[in-house]
Amino acid sequence: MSKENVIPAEGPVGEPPTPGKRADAQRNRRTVLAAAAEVFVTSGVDAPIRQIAARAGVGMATIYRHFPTRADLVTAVYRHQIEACAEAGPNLLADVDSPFDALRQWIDLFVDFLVTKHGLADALQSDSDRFAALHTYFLDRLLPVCAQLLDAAVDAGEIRPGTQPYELMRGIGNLCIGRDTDSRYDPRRLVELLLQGLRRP
Amino acid sequence: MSKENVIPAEGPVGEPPTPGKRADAQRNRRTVLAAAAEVFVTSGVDAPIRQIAARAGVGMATIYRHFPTRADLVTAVYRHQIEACAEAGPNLLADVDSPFDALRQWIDLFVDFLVTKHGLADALQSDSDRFAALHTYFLDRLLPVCAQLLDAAVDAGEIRPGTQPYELMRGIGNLCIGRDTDSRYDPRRLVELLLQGLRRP
DNA sequence: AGCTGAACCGGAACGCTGCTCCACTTAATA
DNA sequence: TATTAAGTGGAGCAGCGTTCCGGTTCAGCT
Repeated sequence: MSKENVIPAEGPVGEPPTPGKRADAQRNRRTVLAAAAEVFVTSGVDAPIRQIAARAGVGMATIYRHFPTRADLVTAVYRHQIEACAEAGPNLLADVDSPFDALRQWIDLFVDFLVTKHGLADALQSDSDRFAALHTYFLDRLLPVCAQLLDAAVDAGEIRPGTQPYELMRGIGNLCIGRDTDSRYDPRRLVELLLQGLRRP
Repeated sequence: MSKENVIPAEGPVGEPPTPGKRADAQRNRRTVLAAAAEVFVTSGVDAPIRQIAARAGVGMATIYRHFPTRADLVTAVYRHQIEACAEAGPNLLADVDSPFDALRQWIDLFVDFLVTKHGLADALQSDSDRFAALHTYFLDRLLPVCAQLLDAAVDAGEIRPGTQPYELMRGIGNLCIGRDTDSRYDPRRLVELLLQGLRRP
């Protein structure tokens, strides 16, 4: 049997697959991803590596080998949802009449994603460089989408020009920080306020 | 000599003083506060206790005894500036014609304060309960001021009603997170956007 | 001044964490 | 089956917060 047919079918979590790796390595990779996803729900994305390793039934080194930084692990766990969010942008722009409404709905998606993931927003804006790659991945994937929506709304004359997509995304991410522990705080209302501030006077 | 004249004059930092404590304890308290203020500038409010203790030339237990939680230490270091910010609110309301402008200027003060203190905004919104008392102190002191400014602006018909002072303060604090490490991000622009969103349509 | 006990102090020690290193195990090939 | 490179697990180290306790120093009293 030649080597290339050991490339597995796309798994349920953790794309991209790792072709050319040994079967046990690929199995472990998925086990770790599944365990991490479970632990993240209860303990947040800051959960101790030991805890994830214990849940997966592997050693810590296994996790570090597959995901050198914490950001790599978090990225892999949420890759699907980030992709879905990125792809929703152009679709909304095509389906919704007003570009501003498309932008608003897209931001709603983004906020929902951040808010439902325990501590993800915190990690995303963390000044610790432990999460630098996570930051980068979000930006690479979502910034162009945001920019496109923003441009369309500006072209349509619905919002004033001059807003930097990076700053907007970052601000929205910031507003989502700390929602978990505070029922009095709902970032959605403030995000809506921010969007209203964007409108042409 | 009776005991009450050992109450020292108000020191340069770290009110409230601790009357009835021993002289060496009060001296240490001030030394720690001065050291902490210095260390916070370079290493942020998350600086290791050991580092502050070393700079002050005292043991760690001394710091913990005077300031049981990190929040107590941070609060004591910045108490003056927080008080100044709180007192500026009513003054602005009296001096500035438009309550909305007063609100805006007050928020500018608040943002400047947060932005110039390395990591303070991060700490303020941290979900870790290590900073819970800091959160509480900020709220106790500044929330009424914010509410007063907000109400005045609503009464003057300059902004729409319905915004919760807590949510606004929290949002502004959130927007200030992570400014240190990112020159592309200036929270002031977004705060201004948020304020514009507040205006009556 | 000298005494005394309570207040105060310093740093060793403990537990938890991230991360690395290396002797051992196992899967893929010939 | 034999070979070997890839993969693995957990002990070990370093940094941090926090506590604990034997020693020290101050303040009031005689």
